[in-house]
Amino acid sequence: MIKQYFTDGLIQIAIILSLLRTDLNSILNGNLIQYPEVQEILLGQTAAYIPSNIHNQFYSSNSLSNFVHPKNFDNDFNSVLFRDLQSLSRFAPFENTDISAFLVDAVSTLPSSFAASTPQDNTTPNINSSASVENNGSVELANGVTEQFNVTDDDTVGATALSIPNEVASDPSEEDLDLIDVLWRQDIDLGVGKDVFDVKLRRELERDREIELQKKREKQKELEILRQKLQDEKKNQEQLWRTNHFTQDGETGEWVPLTQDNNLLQAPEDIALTDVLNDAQLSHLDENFSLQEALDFLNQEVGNYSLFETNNNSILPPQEPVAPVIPVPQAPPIDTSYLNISTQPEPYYNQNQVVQPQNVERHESFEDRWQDLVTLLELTHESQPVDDATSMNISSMNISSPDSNDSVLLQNATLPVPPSDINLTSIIQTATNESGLMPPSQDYNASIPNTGSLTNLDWNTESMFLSNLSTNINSTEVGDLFMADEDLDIAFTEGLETIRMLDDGGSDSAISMGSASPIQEPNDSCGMSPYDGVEGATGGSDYDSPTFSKSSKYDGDEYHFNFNSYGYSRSESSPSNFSTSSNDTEFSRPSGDSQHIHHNHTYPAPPGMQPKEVKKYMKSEKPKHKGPAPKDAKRAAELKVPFTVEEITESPVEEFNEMLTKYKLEDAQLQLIRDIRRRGKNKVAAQNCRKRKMDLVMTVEEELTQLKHTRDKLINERQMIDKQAREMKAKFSQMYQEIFDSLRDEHGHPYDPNEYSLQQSSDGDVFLVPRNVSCASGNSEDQAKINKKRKNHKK
DNA sequence: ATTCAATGTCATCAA
DNA sequence: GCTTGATGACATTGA
Repeated sequence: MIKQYFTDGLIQIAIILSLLRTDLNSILNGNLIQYPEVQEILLGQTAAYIPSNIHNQFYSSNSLSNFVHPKNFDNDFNSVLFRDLQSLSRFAPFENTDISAFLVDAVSTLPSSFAASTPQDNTTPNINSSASVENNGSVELANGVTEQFNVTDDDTVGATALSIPNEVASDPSEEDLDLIDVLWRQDIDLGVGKDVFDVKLRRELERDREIELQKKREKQKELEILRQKLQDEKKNQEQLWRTNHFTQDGETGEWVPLTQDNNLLQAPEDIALTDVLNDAQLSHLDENFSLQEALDFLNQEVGNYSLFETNNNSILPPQEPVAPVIPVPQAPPIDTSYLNISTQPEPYYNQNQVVQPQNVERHESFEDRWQDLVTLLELTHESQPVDDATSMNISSMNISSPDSNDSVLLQNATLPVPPSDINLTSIIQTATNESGLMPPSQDYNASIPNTGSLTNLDWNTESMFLSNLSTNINSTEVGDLFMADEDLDIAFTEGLETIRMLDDGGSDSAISMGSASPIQEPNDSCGMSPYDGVEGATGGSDYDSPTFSKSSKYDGDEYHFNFNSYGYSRSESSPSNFSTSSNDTEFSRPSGDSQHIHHNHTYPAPPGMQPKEVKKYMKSEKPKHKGPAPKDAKRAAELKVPFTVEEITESPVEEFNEMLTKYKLEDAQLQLIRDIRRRGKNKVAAQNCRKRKMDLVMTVEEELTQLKHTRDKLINERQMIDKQAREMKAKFSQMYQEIFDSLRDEHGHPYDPNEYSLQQSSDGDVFLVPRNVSCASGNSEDQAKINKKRKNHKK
């Protein structure tokens, strides 16, 4: 009698198990089970109750604080923005949840200890407060093969326990074993391995998997190191070749070819393209990314360039008349034998087992290169309509192809996607539309070892999406495209505010604007140090106003100065470097050409400068002569000062003092000389100061723009995640209801949902727990009230 | 005549 | 104490 009773119970449990294990995909349409919480509920690996993993992971201060620009000059200012951004992460997808069954505060010790308890172990302590498990107090489902119960005398007290450990506690009959086997086979047919039911076995498998993963990680690290070495070698070869075939102009920094062989020369754009391609190859050796794919990609993306592959794998735009550019040596063909290092895809990769965290490093370099390419091509795809989802999608797919290891898109292409899965394309499109580009994503499922037993979880769909949330933050370079007008206004307003703040900042704002900024400037002129004009220029600055050259309207004076430039040329050793044509050459040159020449003679135009502004700067080719500098010259002449203004101004202290001692000067003369010197110095200082301020303003505005863009993206992504969370909750409710409705007590009556609830531990065990004690913590009185019921399943 | 951007100058502080 | 650089404030200049 009892045996029959337990057999029935076992059947019911197994059926419920089957329901739980196999129906999820269809019930959830496959798209909701990708959340870690759901995963862990299903797999029972870790605590499923950790709230909102997603947001902790992607919206925590880690990701955002890492984004803080090191060049940040005003923490308060940006902290406001960051608070604003971070506030977006404060949403809880499970608030006001009406599902009480799945979010059990599971104590990890519960399943094992409980399941391992012997039938005699009636004194097993209450381990799980929420589940209020008593050995004979509740029904444990799953993870078991054999029955282990402890029947109390009174069934009305609900004293039936179904604890099913993997250790055989009692001898099952042949009949039972057959039944169990049948059920197993059923589950295995449905994709459930035996290990699912065996805690020990499962943990052993997990351990094995961890060890395996560890090995793979180490292997990957070695590969990464090797790749880095090869990159360095490549650079060295490049440099060596360059130095062998070219000589660098010490003054301009330009590379001048030693030979007239023009075939060796290549436009800078070509170099950049080649670089990008080489880098793409280099960065993704193990992803079967061929050069042809890169070419295809570039051909699709770059309409302006008709690319073809040359013998040495370089890319040239032959059909376009290349603008006269300063030749830049092309790197020799690099030994690409290393490309064979791992042309095979990593086994784990396609198996969706794990993705190494080292992707981050690799993806940075490629992302930089990619952004270089984007900048180089002037973001041609930015001109595409934002709402052109199809084209953008294609674009992003293409873009991601060179980076298949990092790109989830390509990876997804190899993965089984549940037929009724989440709308992948919509996510892709959305994410693409968000970013314009699909940046290489750090795969997310590295932390989620797939047991591979239950479902073909298409984790990457979600990880792609979620990882984009984080990585996009670092690739907001294309942000302006998607910025709403109102945000632009806001940005502008706040930019003005920033300026005001800067002005109010006092003299403490003397912040080096050097090349510390990782932000890629659209124009390299801003990438240089603002002091470059002072330290490295050879004169000819736009600011060299008092040149007193022939063109000067003060030329009529009797003064001709040897020191024609005292603008930015502080180096007294090269006074003859002054060139009135410097301005001409600089300003008449197309601005784009200066990109490859990190040698700026000019007062750099702000990167975002409009043509009108450039024109303004160009207008000032002829230095204006404002202020009393000529007056100084006149007055110096009147006082018969034996020095020129520029001699006075430019000379270093020692020389200046020597000058003064050489001549016997009157006090008036000395005073004038000192004034001239002070004014001259201060004039340059003021120029530098203004230049720095302008740079600072521009930088801040760019940062602001990027932050705005990031904020917008986060808002959109939050909305999407909210929506998905709502959908998931609804699905859970539905699933819960179905399961609960299918349960019957020993009398065949359904359970009252007001009195009972389903709860699941982290180990996957499902408990039917009376509600009134479900929240009690070890209260023996409450525990006594627990009605142990068996689950019946009539479906 | 007015406005505005660019530039120069002065005063002040800090190194 | 002097020099120099930085910078806010104001003045000047020219379009």
